[in-house]
Amino acid sequence: MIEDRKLEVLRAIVEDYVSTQEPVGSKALVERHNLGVSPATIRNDMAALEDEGYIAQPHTSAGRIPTDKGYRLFVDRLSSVKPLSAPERRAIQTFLDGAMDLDDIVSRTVRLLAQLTRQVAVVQYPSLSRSSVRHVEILPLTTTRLLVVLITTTGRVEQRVVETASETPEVLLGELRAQLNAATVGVRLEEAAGRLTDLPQRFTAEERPFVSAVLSALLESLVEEHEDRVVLAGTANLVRFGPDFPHSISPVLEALEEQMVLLRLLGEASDPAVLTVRIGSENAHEGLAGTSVVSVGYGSEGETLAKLGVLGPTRMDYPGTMGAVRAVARYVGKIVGDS
Amino acid sequence: MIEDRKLEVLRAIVEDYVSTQEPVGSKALVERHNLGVSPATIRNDMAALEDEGYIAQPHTSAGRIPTDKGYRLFVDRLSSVKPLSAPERRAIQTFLDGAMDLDDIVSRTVRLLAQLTRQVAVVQYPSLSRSSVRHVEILPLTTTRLLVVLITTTGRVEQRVVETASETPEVLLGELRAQLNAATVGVRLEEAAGRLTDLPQRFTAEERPFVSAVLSALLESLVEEHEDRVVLAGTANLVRFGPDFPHSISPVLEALEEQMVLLRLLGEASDPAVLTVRIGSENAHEGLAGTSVVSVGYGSEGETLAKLGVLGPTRMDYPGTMGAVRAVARYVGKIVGDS
DNA sequence: CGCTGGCACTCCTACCGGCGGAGTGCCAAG
DNA sequence: CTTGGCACTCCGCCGGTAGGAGTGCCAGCG
Repeated sequence: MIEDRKLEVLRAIVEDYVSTQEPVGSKALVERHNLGVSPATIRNDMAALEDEGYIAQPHTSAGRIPTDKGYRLFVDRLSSVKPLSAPERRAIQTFLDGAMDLDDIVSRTVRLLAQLTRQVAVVQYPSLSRSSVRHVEILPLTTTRLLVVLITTTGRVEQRVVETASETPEVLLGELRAQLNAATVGVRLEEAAGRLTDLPQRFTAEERPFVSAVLSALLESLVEEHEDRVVLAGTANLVRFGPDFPHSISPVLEALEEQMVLLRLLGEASDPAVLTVRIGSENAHEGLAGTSVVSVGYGSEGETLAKLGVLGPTRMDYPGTMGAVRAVARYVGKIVGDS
Repeated sequence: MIEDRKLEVLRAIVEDYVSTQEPVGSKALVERHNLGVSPATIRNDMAALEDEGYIAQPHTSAGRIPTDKGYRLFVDRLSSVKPLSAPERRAIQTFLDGAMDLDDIVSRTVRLLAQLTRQVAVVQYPSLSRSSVRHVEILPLTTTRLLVVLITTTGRVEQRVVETASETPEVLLGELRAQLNAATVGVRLEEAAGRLTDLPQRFTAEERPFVSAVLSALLESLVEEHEDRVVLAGTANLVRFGPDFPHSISPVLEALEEQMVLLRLLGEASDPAVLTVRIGSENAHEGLAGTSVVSVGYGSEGETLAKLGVLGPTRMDYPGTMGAVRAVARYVGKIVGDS
């Protein structure tokens, strides 16, 4: 079937281009892959592929390079996720075991991922939603400033500073602390907010302002799982993105400094449980035109706690990168689930 | 005096090289600066400066560029810190005011500094030593895992996870919590450790393991002011460090990902209160050979809480950068002091 | 003794033209 | 539909050249 061969040609082009970083021509193709046909035939197929927008040539009479559309077809239909090698698996294990602290887990993960893929790794802190409230603390910082601290069963600590109009009476503080803990301790974060709705009614009118100020801070802490922290590593790998340098690296660095951009990069996927690949212009962020993002959610027992991923040039090794991302996500999910 | 003029020539070379990024020759020098002598005279001075190691030529019959030693002399004796312009001062003010959260202050500061200097900014979180203990909390996470939380008057929260051999009795936990708070609340962090030395003796022998485990975690939190967090911004500015690209940018990016390196970069100065400049090879970290660091401590009332600084190419605008760093440090010091 | 103009020399950079190679598109034949 | 052939295009490399910037040295002058 001619259609089949055309796809085969596309796959060959992607693979060769990824490994050589140079436009690939018809002759080189037939030599490196044993397609049973002549260069001329390949040329016809290539012309067709170009018409359909899967490949392009940088200039006339040069080899072809895949377009974003070409990569898309490649990852969708022409490639399978490459499982990691045994030594790689072992590396993951030894590198991630021995981390206890949540911070430690995340920081090890991101460095591991960067090292494994030799690209830029991004890891989002596990969402709070899965965990429940361990303790709520309220402390006066200054006369008109309170610190509200939320501690979760995963050992995570969220804090908020609250401004009050006047000094908060010590008694009220104690009472409020007791009430809050009584209402929320042991409750899942997503449900905890609901348990607090009737709280203001248990206080007098003049106490209400304090109560609601503290309450809103606490609710923020509870709800704000989406404004999660994100860490990254491997920015030094950016230099290998290509020889076309300031043109390409600077906007990427800028984008990487924006928490929001990073979060959207990870977050935009429809189903978090499945490995997503966003290729070049699909990222809809100028400056990230030449980069692809491979991301997936991680968590335990089918529930996604957060996401992690890798950012690299569109001309990346998709099967390998996808394999690494998936493997790391699974392993981290297990670890997070245990603790 | 010929010596005076030689220094003048060195200053001119540094200034011209910094602004043009190109080796500067004798003719261009006399044109741009009105030294009252001829190019030939300058050439003699330049030859002398080169013999003394202050300048060098990339290749024969090219202009001169300053050496690290030349920059050193320049910052020590030939330049004065340039005060910021009025609009710049205003920018600092409007940018930093309106930050309340400590996190917010730090993150705004680092971005501001990066923007102002157009280089890479590094800011260390304020040290804890100045503040005192507000509250200590101990919570069981799992049966054999405790979370120890230290909250300070500056609103900072430190946490540690403690493993215990067996389950901790609820009563002991309450007692320990009470004792810890009684002993430390209101005490400065640096003194708090001292108040805890006799604590284990107040418990029975079988309680001791729990007590000392918790205690050591708490002491870590108290003492570990040096392992402070560091944030940075402006890495995109790295691309302007020079056209000699992978050779120069990659090791710098790697260094910047190492917390330890960053901390040492800021920390190595002798007197934290005074503006320090470390030039090129003075940084004693290969990969940072072509970069200089301008850093200074910040804090309130003469006490240094932490440091901040800027990292840029050795060919940076030292007076301007020093001015910006100093101004930002002063302003942040004020803000941190207020809160 | 220091400054100056002149001069020869070096070395880098940019520019140009030619060449080879890789690759293409097209066509006619199998 | 495939294939070999062929002419054409275009890039990248090479070597040589011209120009320019800058230097070092020297002899003369105040």
